[in-house]
Amino acid sequence: MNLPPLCEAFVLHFGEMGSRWGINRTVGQIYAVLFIAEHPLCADDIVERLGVSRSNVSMGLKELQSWNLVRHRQVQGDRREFFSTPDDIYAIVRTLVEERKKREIDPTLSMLRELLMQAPGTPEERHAQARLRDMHELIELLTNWYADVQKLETERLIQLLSLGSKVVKALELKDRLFAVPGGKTRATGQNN
Amino acid sequence: MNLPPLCEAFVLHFGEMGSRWGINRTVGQIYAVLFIAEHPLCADDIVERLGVSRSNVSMGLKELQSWNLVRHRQVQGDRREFFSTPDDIYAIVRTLVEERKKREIDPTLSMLRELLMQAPGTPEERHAQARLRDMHELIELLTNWYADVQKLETERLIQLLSLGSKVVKALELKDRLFAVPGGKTRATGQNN
DNA sequence: CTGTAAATTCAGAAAATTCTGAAATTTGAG
DNA sequence: CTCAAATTTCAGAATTTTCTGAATTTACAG
Repeated sequence: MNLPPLCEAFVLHFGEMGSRWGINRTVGQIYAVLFIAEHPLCADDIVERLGVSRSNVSMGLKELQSWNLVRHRQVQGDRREFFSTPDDIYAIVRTLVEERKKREIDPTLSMLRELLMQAPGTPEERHAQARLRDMHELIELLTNWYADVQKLETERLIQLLSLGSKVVKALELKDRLFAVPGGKTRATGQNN
Repeated sequence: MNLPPLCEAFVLHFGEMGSRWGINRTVGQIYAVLFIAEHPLCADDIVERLGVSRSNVSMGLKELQSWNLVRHRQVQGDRREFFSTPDDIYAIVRTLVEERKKREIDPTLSMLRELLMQAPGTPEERHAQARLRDMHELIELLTNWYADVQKLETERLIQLLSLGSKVVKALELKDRLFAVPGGKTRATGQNN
């Protein structure tokens, strides 16, 4: 690996983590190299830095592009393609979540819905469906939360996340202020 | 695989998803079988249902136990061990997040902090550090949010998630109500 | 203690994934 | 069109991961 020590340490760790998340180590390393690069890199730059074969880099980049995680650009008067990652790390995370949702969460929700439609033939299946219903409900809660929160501009999103659970107190306060005598107001999805 | 069709479909899908998340397919299937089971199962029950070797099940259960994802129990007058998953799916997700954080996020944060302490030797390293700083900041934001929100009781957590981005509006309202003439109040971590 | 059922370990087999080099294809300048 | 640089493809090699059966260990009833 032909990188300054600091970069190498990051690239190695990132590759390792990638492989724990179902991403091939080399693909993770390619991403890491692009992420910390000062300028867009061409495939041969990556070959040089990681010391893997050209074809491996080609396949890795193809994979990363299919995830929308890297962009390629033509440089005027140069036939090569140059690759880079977005500067905005929030944009990167949004893409990552979006793609994983599309590939993993959505098919899982379909599967769960389909199995929940079936008439259970045995008590065993009936019980399994009850568990699947719990799982479906939880995944829906989380994906709906994400779908909603994902619409916020980054600055707002940061504000919201920074608050953490403090919003609960803020909402309690708000509820108290707007409490209608004779009618309970609760912090639910029905609220404004 | 010796399971009713509905259960088999779920177990297969779950194993498949597991393998996309860095979990061995069979371990995912073992978990799925336990998750939908009506009663705790012993290792041989799992062997029978999945049609894999006894030793494979033994290793898979060990793995799941190291993740705190299954519990085992002795049945009076029976030498075998019986395994199950918690009934509360929220508890399951909390464990899952906790364990992944411990194994993946925490080491990544350490790595980032360590590399950010180093004096950059080249402009290339200096730029890499800037990127690492962004990544560190984002991961801290997310983990702090989780650390905070994770303390809430499940019911409160559900309320919070159900609200989604609506809290932002609620907070704007609150801010407006408490706006001190002559001083701007913003919805940041400094609040409340 | 003895015998037996259950659980674990682990070396090697089997399977799956990743990687490479050679060949084929694409691209664009001249 | 021609040529050469860049890129992609893909069959098989290399590597890694997963799985199994046999041997070992553990646990406990009698």
